[in-house]
Amino acid sequence: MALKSMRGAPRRPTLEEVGAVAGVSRATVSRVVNGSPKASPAVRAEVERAIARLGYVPNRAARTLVTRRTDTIALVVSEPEARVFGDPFFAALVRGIGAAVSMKDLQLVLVMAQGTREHEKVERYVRQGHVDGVVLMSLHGEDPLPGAFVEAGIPTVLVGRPKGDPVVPFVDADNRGGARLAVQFLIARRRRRIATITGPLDMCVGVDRFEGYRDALTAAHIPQRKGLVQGGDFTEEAGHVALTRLLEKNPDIDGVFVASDLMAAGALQALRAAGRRVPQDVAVVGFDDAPLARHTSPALTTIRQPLDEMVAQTSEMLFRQVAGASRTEHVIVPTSLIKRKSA
Amino acid sequence: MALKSMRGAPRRPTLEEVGAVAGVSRATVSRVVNGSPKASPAVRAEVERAIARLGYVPNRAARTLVTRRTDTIALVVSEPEARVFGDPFFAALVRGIGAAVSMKDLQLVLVMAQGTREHEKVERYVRQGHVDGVVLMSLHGEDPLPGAFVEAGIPTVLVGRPKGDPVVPFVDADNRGGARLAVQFLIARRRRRIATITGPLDMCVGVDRFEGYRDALTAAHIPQRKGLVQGGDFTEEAGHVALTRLLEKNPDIDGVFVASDLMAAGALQALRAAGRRVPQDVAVVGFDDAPLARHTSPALTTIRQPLDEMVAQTSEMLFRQVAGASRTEHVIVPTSLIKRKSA
DNA sequence: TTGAAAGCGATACCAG
DNA sequence: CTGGTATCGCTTTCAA
Repeated sequence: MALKSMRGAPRRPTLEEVGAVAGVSRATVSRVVNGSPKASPAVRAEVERAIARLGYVPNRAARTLVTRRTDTIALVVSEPEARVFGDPFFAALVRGIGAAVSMKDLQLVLVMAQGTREHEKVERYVRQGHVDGVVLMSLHGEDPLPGAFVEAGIPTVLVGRPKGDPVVPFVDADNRGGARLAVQFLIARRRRRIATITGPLDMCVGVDRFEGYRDALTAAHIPQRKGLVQGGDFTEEAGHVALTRLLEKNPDIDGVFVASDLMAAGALQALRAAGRRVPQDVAVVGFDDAPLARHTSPALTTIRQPLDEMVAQTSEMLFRQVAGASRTEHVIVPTSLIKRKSA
Repeated sequence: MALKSMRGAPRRPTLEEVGAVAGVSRATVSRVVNGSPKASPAVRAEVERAIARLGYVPNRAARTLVTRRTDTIALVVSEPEARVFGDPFFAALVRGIGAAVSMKDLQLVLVMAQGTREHEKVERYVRQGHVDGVVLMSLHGEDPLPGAFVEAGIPTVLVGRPKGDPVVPFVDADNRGGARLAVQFLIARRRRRIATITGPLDMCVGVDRFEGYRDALTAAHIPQRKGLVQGGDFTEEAGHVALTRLLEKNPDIDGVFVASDLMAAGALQALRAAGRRVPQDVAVVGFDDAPLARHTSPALTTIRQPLDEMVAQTSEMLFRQVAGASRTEHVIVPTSLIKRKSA
């Protein structure tokens, strides 16, 4: 008895206790807490007073145990923090999904899952039932996480097509088409020695944008040279490094398609450092239409992905699954060219 | 009956079911799941086989209901995503706290809490018992969140001193002392028209660093001019803008103390754009010793905050509270000057 | 070492 | 409209 309140919080009140104070049963209190229509105004008022007085807050665990819902959604990111926290695409996605989730009165939590160890922890976390659904983004290689989630029956949506067979619904931009658009534009601008800085090739988005680049060259009968291709990891720094290398090997390039705006920003800096004028000497096209594309100098010509739509689709697919409907589906949203000054 | 499995996941196995398969009671299964020493090897093996066969995963809600622990920690950030996702300080903190939490076999989740609405949702989320403890960072103004958490008996630690009376344990760097160090250094370098770009003044870190600036000027009997002070919000862009303004009003400044490295990077760009040489014309000192401080040109002289130690202290204070020990304490870690090229 | 049984706090069904 | 009560799945005495 005396031991009970020895340390820690002074045990929070329960439905039963609220009921005692309000002079009703725990069932009735539950009803008013959940806004059930069957509860007389008088009783409701009384109960609400008791709730306020006791500072009652429903116990999630107990509620979840019976309802089987947690009212929280996880956004799982398979990526080192350093990268995540630099990329405007992530920021926009977090904001968008967060808003959508909030509208449904759910809570969004971000979960980082890098190395194998973390992956396992996250898998456990999700399977144990901490959340009602998962949005997974930035998948590298053939990640087992999505498979594990569907198998466990957890509503899951991927942002970005996964490598391999997509067993999970996903939303992605038309990366290949967008890249093609970018390079076609460069070609139309009379560029012939067009290089590219790719994204990580262990990610579908990386290879798709690279393929688009090749498509366009092939269609225009421009021979491809291996030296015109440099890999990057979507960071600004990688863009800088890659472009510098490109210039060393090919002093004569006159156009570059960079697989992300952030990398393009880095590339632009490298170009300036090398004394090349953009777009006169080298035309540059990025990808994402990130906010920063407007603020580079010169402003970046880029491929826009309709983020709002991607967010909307993702949320909708997730909520549908959470609501019970289940079917693997994919959505590819179109991309478009945004002309600014760099090309 | 038939309805039960109509849709959704095919109900996950329970302890009871695992017990049935293994031919033991649910109590025994619970013991092996929790690695209790009292379980004969033979039985243990049998149970483990059953667990594997059924793909059993403990139900968190049920477990939490009785143990009163969730094994998860929340890192709550009161900030728009856009800002969070750009700041290297956040990234480092997330990584650090994440690692510490992981060592204790807990799971870290990030929760964004901007506007009032979100604040309320986060408060509910935490009070309902979704997590065992909270690390709160980037508090603006007099945020009610920390108070609400302690009142609810949730173990909480703040990163960064809050404004007002600190009722919650916090860890912070010696911001004022660090700023003083920075400005003293500028003065020692014979700079006399020293400007500053401050952080948000609704945050303690913002005013502390500003006070340090004033301390140093006062001590050196250098008169302070209002026009030498520009506010920023810790973003790179703000740094750029602020420095540009500073230059307009005071073409003759010869030194700048910038309250964060990210802003300093922006300031450096503005300086270059204005044709000022750093450090010859204008010396610059930043704050944070973020990774990028090494890569600006010129490399940034800055004030280092011992992030590792801050992370260690934060985690330790949190775990102590979670373990039951409770007492409000504060830790201020020392800062130091890192000399590079910008001053 | 193992099993039976008593909760943990909330929901929801069934009477009244 | 309200109260009694069976569950939800797990941990944890208490006996055997």
